[in-house]
Amino acid sequence: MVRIKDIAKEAKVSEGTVDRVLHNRGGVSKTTEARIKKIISDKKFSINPVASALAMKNKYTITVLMPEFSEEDAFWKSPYLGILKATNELQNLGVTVHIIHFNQYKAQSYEQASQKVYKTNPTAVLLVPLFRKETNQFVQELDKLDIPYAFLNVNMDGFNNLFFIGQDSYTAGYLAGKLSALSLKPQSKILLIQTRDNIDNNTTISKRIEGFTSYFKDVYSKAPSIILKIENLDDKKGTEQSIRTQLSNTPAIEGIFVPSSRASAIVTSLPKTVIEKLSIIGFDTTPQNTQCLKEGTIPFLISQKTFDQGLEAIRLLADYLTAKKTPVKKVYLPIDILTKENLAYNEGSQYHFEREVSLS
Amino acid sequence: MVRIKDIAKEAKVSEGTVDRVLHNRGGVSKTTEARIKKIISDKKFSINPVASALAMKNKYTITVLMPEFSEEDAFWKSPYLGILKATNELQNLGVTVHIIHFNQYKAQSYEQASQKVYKTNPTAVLLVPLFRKETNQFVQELDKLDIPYAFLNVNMDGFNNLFFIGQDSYTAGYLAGKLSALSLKPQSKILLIQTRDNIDNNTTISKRIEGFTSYFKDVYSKAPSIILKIENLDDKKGTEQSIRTQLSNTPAIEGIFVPSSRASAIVTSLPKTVIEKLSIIGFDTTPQNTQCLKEGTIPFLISQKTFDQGLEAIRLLADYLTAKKTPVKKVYLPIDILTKENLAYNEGSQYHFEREVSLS
DNA sequence: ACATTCTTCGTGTGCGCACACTTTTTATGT
DNA sequence: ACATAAAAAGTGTGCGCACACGAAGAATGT
Repeated sequence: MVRIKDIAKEAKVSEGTVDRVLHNRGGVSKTTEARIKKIISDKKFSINPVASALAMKNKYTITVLMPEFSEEDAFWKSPYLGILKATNELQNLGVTVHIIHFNQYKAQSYEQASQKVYKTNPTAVLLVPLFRKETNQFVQELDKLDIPYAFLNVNMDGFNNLFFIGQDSYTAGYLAGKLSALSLKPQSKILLIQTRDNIDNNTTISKRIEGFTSYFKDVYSKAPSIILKIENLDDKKGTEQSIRTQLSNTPAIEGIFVPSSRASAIVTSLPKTVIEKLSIIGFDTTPQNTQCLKEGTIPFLISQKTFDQGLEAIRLLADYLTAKKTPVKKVYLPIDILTKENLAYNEGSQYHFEREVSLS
Repeated sequence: MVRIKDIAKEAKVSEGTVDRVLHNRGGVSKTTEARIKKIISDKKFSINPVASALAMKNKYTITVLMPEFSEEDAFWKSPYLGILKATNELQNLGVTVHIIHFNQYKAQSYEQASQKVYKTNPTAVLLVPLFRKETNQFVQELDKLDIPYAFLNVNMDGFNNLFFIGQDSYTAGYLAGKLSALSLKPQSKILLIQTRDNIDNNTTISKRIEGFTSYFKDVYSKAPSIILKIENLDDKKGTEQSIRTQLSNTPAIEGIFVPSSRASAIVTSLPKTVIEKLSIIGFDTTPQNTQCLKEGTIPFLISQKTFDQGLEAIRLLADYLTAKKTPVKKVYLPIDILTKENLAYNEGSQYHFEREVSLS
């Protein structure tokens, strides 16, 4: 192990001088700086993050800007837990994490929350960029202040973000197409459920749809699906009505594709006798969805591994801050296929962590 | 943050005394020990692993006993890389990792390697217990020396191991049954390939077979499969011969289940025209298997996530040693379903790590 | 009564680094 | 030539913990 002391002795300077070049503090003549830098790279020295963390005591602050969650709308709970786990791991390494929530349906809430970020004096920011215009503004300020930032779960191109971590939605949709086709006859039709908020601003969902239809184009050279627009999935009566109409219009429909995380809403809107004849494919392991998986009303779910998204995002940012490790630009986590059988094992790490924190 | 100093002040003793009870060094009267312990749990104090690591400088040594690997037989490369990644993470935390390889087909090699373990003076041991008798002997000595140990990938009951990390083979087999059934007609038959070394000592494979047949019993109330014993899968001519005979004897066979990691050997033994009509399900992402997945000759593979097994195993052991966090007895990693579409993303973390280490 | 051993506890140093403070060296102005 | 400022480099302290060492008191033996 090479220490600062060793570098200093070799360069015939004091440890303080080596420290100055390591942190670009200035006040070192060009000649000695060059000499020290050469020795550092020759000896492959790198700062011992453990000793560094001990000496600095909370130098780094990561602030997270993400949607809030509730019992009924629990999608963002899972990344939150992942972030919490990473926070626990890193608290001794001098990394503090602040979390600021916003209402995912209101751009104004997002904007207000983003203003609170500054008050935490962040060294780096992790955010879910749900609104383009507001993100643009926020991120410009971050760029100006030289605060690095990364995108979680939702990607948005054209920014100077350190990385994006999430899923390749197109491929996930493509895979959903394959899974649908698997349990259906070639001539079957599939109903694609679109809700209002899918249509414009949510790129994740539109890319899933794109991938889904591409699969059928690639394999069967045809569009497989009939698109049904449903305004409000929480209105069970209306939902049932719409779907029943569609089913009687087109008897060839044997499957339903739900590109959002609300597949369970379809299941609970329809009577069992109808559901039994349909193969429903959806996304994400919300409690309601996993319940359907267990009951057998949904054969497959595709998971985004949002717990790991949160966990890894913070780990990567911390690595970047403490050890100057630059991550890859796009971190795509596995596209998990969940069934009744493998469900229990897929959420293992989140489950264990939840137990752990609830005990204390 | 609570420090030893704070505990000491509260208990009106010196830091040294607190240190003694923290490490069970003895030499503390029962009354003060109880008092200190109470304060520790009241204030929820736990040792700062960062400061601890700095002060101790390589106190912990984890020795790994695992099979060697080669280009052709690369199964154990992936857990090896996972272990390496964990080693990199932990080197500054005072944890050193030694790896000792053995020939997985020779009990004697295993025994010899296990003897070498002692020379590394391990604080904890991670091993792949492939041979029962030899494991029994080895582990008895570890128990005597009070060295904790954990099992990787292969489980063996009846021992005092800290934990087992791997896959629930029964459920993985069960899921394989479901996936097979999915692409087959109900009346189809499936060929189950058994090789010699599957038969007796390999519990992983026999449990997979058990789960597989259970699925068909549960759903169709019948045994689905015809068992074919093949001595040597590397003998392509012989393999082809055996399978062809079986196929003409039982034309209803439309699928092949390979409970080992050698599914690709079946694919390469048979001509394309034969393969096309068969649905082959296998395990593990060896380079040969993933190649078949990409080509489309195998529709599904079930992954054990061996990279994560190695990575998590070392992390858990290190957590146990440095922070006294006792892990759960059985750590089951996700049972991943791999297809052509999601393959690329499933091996992401291993891929990135491999690139990283090859650059330096 | 005193020496000896054992039990119980306090003290001091260093791990590698960050950073404030101080000192020495060099450049600049008159 | 000298004073002064600016640049360059050295010194010291503390982060929280582990562990060796030593000190004080109690128990035991002669």
